[in-house]
Amino acid sequence: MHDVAALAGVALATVSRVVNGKVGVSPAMEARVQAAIERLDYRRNVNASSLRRLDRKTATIGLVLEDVANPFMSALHRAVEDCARQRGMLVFAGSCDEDSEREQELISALRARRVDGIIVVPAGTDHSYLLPAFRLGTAMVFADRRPGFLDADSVTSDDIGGAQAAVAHLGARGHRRIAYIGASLTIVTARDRLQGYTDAMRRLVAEPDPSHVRPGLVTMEEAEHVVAEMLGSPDPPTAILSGQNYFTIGAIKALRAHGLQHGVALIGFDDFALADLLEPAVTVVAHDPAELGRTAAELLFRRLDGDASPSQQIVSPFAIISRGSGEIALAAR
Amino acid sequence: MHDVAALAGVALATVSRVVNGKVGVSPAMEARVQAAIERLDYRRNVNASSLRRLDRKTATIGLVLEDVANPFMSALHRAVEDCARQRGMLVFAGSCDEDSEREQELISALRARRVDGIIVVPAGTDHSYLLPAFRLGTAMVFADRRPGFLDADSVTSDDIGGAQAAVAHLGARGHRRIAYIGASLTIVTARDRLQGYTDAMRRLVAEPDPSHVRPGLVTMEEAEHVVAEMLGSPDPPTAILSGQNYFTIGAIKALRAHGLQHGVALIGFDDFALADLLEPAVTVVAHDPAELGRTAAELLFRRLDGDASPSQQIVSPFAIISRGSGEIALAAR
DNA sequence: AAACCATATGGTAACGTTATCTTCTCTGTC
DNA sequence: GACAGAGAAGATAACGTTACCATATGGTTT
Repeated sequence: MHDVAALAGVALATVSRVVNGKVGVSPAMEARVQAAIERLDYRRNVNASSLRRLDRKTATIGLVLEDVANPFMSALHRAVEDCARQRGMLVFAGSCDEDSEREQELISALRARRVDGIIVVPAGTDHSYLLPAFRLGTAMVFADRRPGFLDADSVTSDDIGGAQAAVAHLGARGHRRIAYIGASLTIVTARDRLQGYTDAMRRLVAEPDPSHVRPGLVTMEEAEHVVAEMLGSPDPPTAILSGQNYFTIGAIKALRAHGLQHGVALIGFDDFALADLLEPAVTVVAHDPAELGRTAAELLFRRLDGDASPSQQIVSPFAIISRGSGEIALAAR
Repeated sequence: MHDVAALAGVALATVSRVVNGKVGVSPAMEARVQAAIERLDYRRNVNASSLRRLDRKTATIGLVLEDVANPFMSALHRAVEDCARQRGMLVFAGSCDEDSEREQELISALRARRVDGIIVVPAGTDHSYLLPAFRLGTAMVFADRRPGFLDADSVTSDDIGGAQAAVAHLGARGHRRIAYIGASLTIVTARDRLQGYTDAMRRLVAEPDPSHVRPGLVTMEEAEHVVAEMLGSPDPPTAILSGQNYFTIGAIKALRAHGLQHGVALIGFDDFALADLLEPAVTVVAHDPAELGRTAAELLFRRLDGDASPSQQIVSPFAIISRGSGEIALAAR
């Protein structure tokens, strides 16, 4: 900036005015400064600028995901990016792999860079550690999963309702022995899905067989192994509800290995690419990650614009997409 | 920091020393300052710090992708993130959707935030506009695609070799009428793949039928439509080489619509999830996006550590993963 | 012609840090 | 007991900006 001012023969303040498009600069002067800016390939230092500016905004937001490479998360990421772009903001992205310590590290690193706001798909269950950050004015929105022990904005999916609907869907096709496989119960979505499953089973179907209820899974391979085990047991399930996209794939592999992909019904949580091209095509309880991301971003930006109303908990609806695997009826004996 | 100093009853400089783990602070003093830091939930402002520090590093890198939600790109993203994390760096991610103007905007925004380095999957063909940035010392590494008109580090895949090998693979199974579908030739990878295809066709198979060579595609739907058109023509191809993962899916849909998924051979560029679960399973020319990302990040960090040796062009090898669709032999007439 | 105003530009302090210089307080040595 | 030297802490300028105040210029009003 100093060099630009020298080259144009003006004061620093004038360059600043031109850079920020302020009124009260004569056209001749503006042209002169612009020429110098272009000649030197000058670009204002946003960090220094935000340091000095009264609003202290960095035009930067942070996004904490479970894994940037998970398709559900990256679709959410893209939606957030598009909203951010409209406002000229850049997005920091990070993965925490269901590790709450990593979640804290990431949020800490984002705060150290003075991001204007943070959208987080939380890994941990206790977010009271964010209370000071909140009071210091960092805007924060929780996406896909509610925060724990913290009153904050959130945009989540109706997981309980989705699981209930899936069980009802299977029950209506005659299934009584419906299994559930899902992630660790430290994840609130997994807890909700299990709860919806259990509720609906008791209400509409039958008390679930404990050996058919397997939360706490982590990898696709684990899911495959667990389903294989169930299928090999004396009283195998006739239908499976999978609580996560990767586990759905694992279940499909196990079913195929047993030649049962057309014999056992399957509904998976979260849609995934090519679900419609598999044989049978996979029925899913779908949540729209892009909508989740967009809504979270809009909520965040409203806060950045000064909205200080009470925290909002938005729950977006689910849809069961019937493709075949979930419509396999119980075989008559 | 001012508040911390006041609470601990010390000078700013001492707080700075503690925050930066500098030697020459008595243990008692350090404990006192740490206590104040924790009580106030103080976090040093990395932006202000980098402004003042002599190295002027922000511990931040930028990553410009085609689309953060494309699985190939997000796998690369994750690998970059993991490398960055080891060094305590945060990653800005952005999508440019094959739009070179957006590429320039993104890089400009990253530079304005004084990122230490940028990894870019370029959309444009002319990168001479980056020359000033280069001279001003922004480290930059091109990933997946070479830069145009700029001497810079790059980590790319052997696209020509991959396409040649794929054609040879199909030719060895008797195919003579092999089609190619791919992206716009403004993308260097698409250009290379087409060149490899053309070379190998002429050398090993036969002069390609012009109506079977269709670069310039953008969407999956377009690919599906183009393949459907070819299959309905009087002289349809007996094998297809697809230059991109989305186009491969489009081709599969068209083949299925014609009931030809077991009659026409198909090899796709870039591996994708569930390729092994489709029927037939899909043979691909695979490049490892994670390795691409890791190598690019390592190269970038070496530059940040002061390596000023001539620019490197790393080409990573490909692998043909035979799964079935590429091994369909020409039917005897 | 004096007074006033609006508009354009310049000068400077401050944002939250760190590098560097300075000051102070102990040691230990002869 | 005087003095050097090491070690710990404080004081302060500067990083690249912008907010704010001061000043200059030219034109209008009375």
